[in-house]
Amino acid sequence: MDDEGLLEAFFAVSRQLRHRTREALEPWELTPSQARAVSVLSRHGDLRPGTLAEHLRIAPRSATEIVDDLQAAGLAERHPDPADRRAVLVMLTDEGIRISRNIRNARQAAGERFFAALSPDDRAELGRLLRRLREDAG
Amino acid sequence: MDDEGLLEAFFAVSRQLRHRTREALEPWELTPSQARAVSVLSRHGDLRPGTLAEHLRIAPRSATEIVDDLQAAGLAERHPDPADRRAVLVMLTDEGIRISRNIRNARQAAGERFFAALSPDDRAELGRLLRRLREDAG
DNA sequence: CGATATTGCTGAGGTTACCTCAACATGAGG
DNA sequence: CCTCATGTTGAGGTAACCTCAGCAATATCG
Repeated sequence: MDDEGLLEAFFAVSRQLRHRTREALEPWELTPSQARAVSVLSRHGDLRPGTLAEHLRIAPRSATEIVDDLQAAGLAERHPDPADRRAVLVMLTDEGIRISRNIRNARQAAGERFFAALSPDDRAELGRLLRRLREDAG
Repeated sequence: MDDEGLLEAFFAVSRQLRHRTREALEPWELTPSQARAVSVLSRHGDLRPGTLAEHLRIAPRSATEIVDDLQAAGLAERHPDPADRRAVLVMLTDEGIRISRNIRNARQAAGERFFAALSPDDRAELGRLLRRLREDAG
């Protein structure tokens, strides 16, 4: 397979994956990127929007948007950062904390289902390749 | 790495890849999906929009849009299908044919640059894994 | 042959997930 | 206190899809 084929395959699989993830998150009416943000917040605790953006590898402005969504869904809140009055801290609400575990499980299950086409060894291999691409080609 | 990590990594790499591809296509002012369509047309010859959609693995309606773009760029034309008057045939213009090779090269180069972080063996491995995901998990 | 179902395409309108650019407030250093 | 950097957000834009409904033409079946 040449590199153009690799390109095609990557796009195709990516689209499928997004579809599956969305389906898995339907019960909570969350989009994949909202779920990713909840996941990051539950792992790292309170974060500034800018830091959240870094973790998600998106532009700061895009994090604002996701925080808006989460806030509208009652899963997160904005509070002033006591250490810097320019800044804001995003924190999960009780509700957000409560369902973050469920979301995590659902995402994990969707991932498992999707990647079940691969053997455990192949999955590990894929993880290795992706990590390398993310680091070296980023 | 668990499957949630695989999910994250996939999304992150996918975003990077799209960025790179877009950059590589800038000289022609084509988006990645337009380039993909040109590529399919140059490989398969004239196609109906619906068939093009199948090749691109998107909804028929979305192919209409891409053909619109290609037509506006002077790279493709719509002609009535002599075999079925409901249908339309999309064909590349001379200009479209002329630059399809350049586009192919640019895409290939972008792919090579991106995937250069991996050894040839790793690339082959990645191709194998992606193909399996596309087939079994699709 | 005529009614009905099917097929092929596209208009209208929506969504997700980003982006840049510029404004604004606050903080930090000379 | 003046300037520069930092943190956030409003405004507005884009690509790449989607569904739903409608129209035209063809296929089918009694």
